[in-house]
Amino acid sequence: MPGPRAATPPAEPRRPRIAAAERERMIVDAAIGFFAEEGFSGQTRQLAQSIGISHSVLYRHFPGKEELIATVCAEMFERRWREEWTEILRDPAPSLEERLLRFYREAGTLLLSPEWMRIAVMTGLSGAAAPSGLSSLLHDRIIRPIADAIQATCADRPLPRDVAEQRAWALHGRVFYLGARGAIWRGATPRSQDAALAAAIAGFCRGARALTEAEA
Amino acid sequence: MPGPRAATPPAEPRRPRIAAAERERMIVDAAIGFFAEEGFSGQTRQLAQSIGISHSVLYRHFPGKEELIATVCAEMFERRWREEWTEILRDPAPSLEERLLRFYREAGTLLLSPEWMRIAVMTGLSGAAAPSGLSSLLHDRIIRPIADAIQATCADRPLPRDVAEQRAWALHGRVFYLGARGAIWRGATPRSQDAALAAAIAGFCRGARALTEAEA
DNA sequence: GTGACTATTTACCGCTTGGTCACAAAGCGC
DNA sequence: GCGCTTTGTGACCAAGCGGTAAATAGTCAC
Repeated sequence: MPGPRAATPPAEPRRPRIAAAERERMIVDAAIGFFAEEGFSGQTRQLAQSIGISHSVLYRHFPGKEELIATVCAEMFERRWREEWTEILRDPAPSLEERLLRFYREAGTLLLSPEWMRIAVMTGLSGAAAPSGLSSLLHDRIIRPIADAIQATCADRPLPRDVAEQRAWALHGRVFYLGARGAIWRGATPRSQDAALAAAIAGFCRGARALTEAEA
Repeated sequence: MPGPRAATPPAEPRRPRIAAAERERMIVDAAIGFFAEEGFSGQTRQLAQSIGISHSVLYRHFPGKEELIATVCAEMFERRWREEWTEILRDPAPSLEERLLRFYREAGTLLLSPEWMRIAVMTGLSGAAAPSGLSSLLHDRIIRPIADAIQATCADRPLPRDVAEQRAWALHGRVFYLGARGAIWRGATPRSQDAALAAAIAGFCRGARALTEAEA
């Protein structure tokens, strides 16, 4: 008859006690790297081991794996976004090309990081893009402002809204794929990502201009 | 003492017997749709159920899940590629823009299909891009021929190899992202994918031309 | 110091899941 | 009809895995 669970003497030395908030930060930070590498089907035990805690600690701080993943996504798609990045696009002073370059240089530290790209793609594949905040980040803080900027620069020949957004998507796709080659497929990246970024933006601006002129 | 396994009378009606080769085709075809939707961590039992067979049939035809996935990848990245698609790029007659458009219109039936895109991305995330044949498909049959075509069209001002390839990647990224928005993130796709494709290629060609001229 | 609180751990539960096995039935040559 | 081969099936296995419970031990207020 298996009575109450046996009181077991500790075999391993205890880890230091850490305040809940701090521990949660440690977990989220580690989980980002872990899930980015292993995919969302990575095991919680392995994640715990990589932090150096027993895996039940995870469940004291998060109700379940799903909520932990949701927290990771919120961190990536909401908390880590800096609103001043979007402001760069709204600043009317420099040329469109320069604004775009500055925007992607700054925001690229997040958007083009392997962790962000991989988790963004996983979120899409898992079908949870909309609830994760990724869709609204992309649309409200990136595509729409870029489309606004595009429209503003050719005020003399008004550009339809959907065309402007489509061009914004085209540029973003180009930039995204730039990072994805390295982050997703681990292929050889261009020697200088910054130069490639500049080339992509320059090519985009020239192309858009030529296309608009050709239409006239 | 639990002797040899009990002989159990059949409860369900037997499925019809099917020749091994045909069954394997059924499995691979179903597995493509299944893994594309569920990810490589989808369960073999569920796959079997979707085909309407018991899951041990899978293991009669494939040594294990891994080999089944490898077969799926080979099907997508090797067997389904039509060499004539690459030939379109090599045909020197039409303009570069027209060749590119024809190429992506034809090859897009494979490359831009949700199954292909999702499995290509999963393969990348899983770290198996190179062994799966995806890398060589992309480089040998798409990027390199496109770069060749780009170089050939500006023969008067020779373009360095790496710049040509970089431009090819840029175009491909743009086209890829076009499909990815719908296939990976299930976002709203442009009303006409074909029009968007044409616009992407036109924008690319104009941009590349303007960029080359600006350099001079 | 003492008691309350809470972070941490070990052990465990139950379901899932890739994979195997022994056997049954369908086809086929004769 | 009779074996032989091939195809299909359900039961089973063992490890993996998300999640829980009971107990232990730092830490802090007093």
